[in-house]
Amino acid sequence: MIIEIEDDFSLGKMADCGQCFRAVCLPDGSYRFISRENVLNIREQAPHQFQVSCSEEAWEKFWRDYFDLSRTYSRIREDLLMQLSGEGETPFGQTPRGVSEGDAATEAACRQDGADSVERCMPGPDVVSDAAVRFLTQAEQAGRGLRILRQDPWEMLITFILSQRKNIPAIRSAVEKLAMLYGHPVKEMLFTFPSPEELGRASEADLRAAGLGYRAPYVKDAADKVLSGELDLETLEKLDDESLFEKLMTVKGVGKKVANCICLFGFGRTSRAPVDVWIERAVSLCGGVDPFPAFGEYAGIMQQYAFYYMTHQKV
DNA sequence: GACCAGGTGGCCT
DNA sequence: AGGCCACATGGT
Repeated sequence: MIIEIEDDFSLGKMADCGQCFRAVCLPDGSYRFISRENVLNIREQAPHQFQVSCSEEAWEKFWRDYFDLSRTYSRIREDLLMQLSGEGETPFGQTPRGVSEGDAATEAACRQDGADSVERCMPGPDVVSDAAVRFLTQAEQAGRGLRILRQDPWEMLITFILSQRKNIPAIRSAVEKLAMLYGHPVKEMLFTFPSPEELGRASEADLRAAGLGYRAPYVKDAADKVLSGELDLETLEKLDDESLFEKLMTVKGVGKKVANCICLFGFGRTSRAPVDVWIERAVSLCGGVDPFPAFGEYAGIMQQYAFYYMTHQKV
């Protein structure tokens, strides 16, 4: 079947941007994505034309949502650039200023992790510094084509617990190993990411043997909390961004950065902008002030452009 | 064979 | 509240 996609849609970038770890480019130039029980082969056969291996029903019911196709990223980029050029005086998702200092909505939009002061979101003359404008403009160009994939929350929970102090290739192999050991086959030599029940069968010692190292008890705790119902991933969907973030932080081994990644990549919360070592470098290139929260509802999308830029270009 | 990786929890002031 | 540091393993 052929799908037409006019909007931003770079398979290469999405498969290699550090948000999904199981997508691969096959020898024939097509890409294979896997999520839950679904496997998709997709190839760009002409500009904006994609050949997909699934049925129309599977595309509409699953993959359209997975690729976040209800959002128009070209439009979002325009908005982001407009804010960069200073035309958008009011950052997304924030109420106009000068009303009242302690405005709850503004404060909520500013808080990325509950610890940061409102201070740095309170825009001075320039919400985003000149250095930041230059950097973010470059980043948007480099990252054009990316989308925030709507991945399985459980898989994101475990994957980003695994991710700490690993590079992307190492995360890939760790996830693949878990799938091989505890998932079930969907095709030959291709395994699902293990469900909470499947992964729950592994003891902490088993997980250490699988190479998780000090993260083994963290993964165990996550599986325990999900299996006991203490962490109900379906219910979490209904929570607002901040409550979701706080709830995720109750899992051992889930700190600010990992919780924000789960919010962004597992729950589609595009206001969350995780700060890792790469983004810290980006922040210093921007003059030392984290520019992402100022993008409000789309902070996570701008962050993803910056992350891609940092990990793929020499800056 | 160093060096570093999409960090975090625990301990210390 | 904020600054160190150990932590296990694998890729480059």
